[in-house]
Amino acid sequence: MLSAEECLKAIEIMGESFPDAHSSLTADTDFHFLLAVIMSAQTTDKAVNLLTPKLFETYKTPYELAKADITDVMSLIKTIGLYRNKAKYLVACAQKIVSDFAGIVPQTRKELMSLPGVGRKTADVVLAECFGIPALAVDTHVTRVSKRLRMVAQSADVLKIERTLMKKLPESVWIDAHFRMIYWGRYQCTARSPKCETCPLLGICAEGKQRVKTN
DNA sequence: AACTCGGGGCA
DNA sequence: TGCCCAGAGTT
Repeated sequence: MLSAEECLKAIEIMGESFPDAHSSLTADTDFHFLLAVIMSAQTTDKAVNLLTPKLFETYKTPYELAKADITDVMSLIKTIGLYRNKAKYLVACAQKIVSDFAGIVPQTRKELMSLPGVGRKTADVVLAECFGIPALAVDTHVTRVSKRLRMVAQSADVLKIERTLMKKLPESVWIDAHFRMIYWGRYQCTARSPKCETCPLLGICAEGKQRVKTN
């Protein structure tokens, strides 16, 4: 397993390749950003950004979306995957924000996760990106990259990965670490054919060395 | 722990 | 074309 110092070093090296790693979802309000993150599950940010302007213009606040017809929302987002579930989540989410949180997007992980369609990853992204609250969202990219680098145990589940990374990395880099690992996973350490031969992290990557050796 | 939803991205 | 995903909820 990589030491805390090696983990931080890896994050810094990722930052040299992707200094501007950030969420590519666009939204004008906390509420709209939350909707965008919910919709982005198992789908590309690009696909989400294509349809959010119309959606956000139609439903400006939780109060308006709470009264919406599900089928209307479905038709507005049907170009992305899982759109039937997501349309239900979006409306139910708006209804709960109105009924339980006075129309304001809550700012704690527990409260965010109580919203329909909001799991741990979505909650952490909203905390970090929307409110600037330190959080380290673990998605499949972060899972793959941190396991290949041996930042976490191979057997670790999402919760264990989050806790291990938060313990090893200083709070000040949690948000950057999340987005750098996402970029790393998307462009360098891809799922099917990682670019190990040209990887700046090859020197400290157990799996990378193994892959280079066997190829 | 396994299953479902579903169009997108990539081989 | 076919296969695997930039998750969350349910059972």
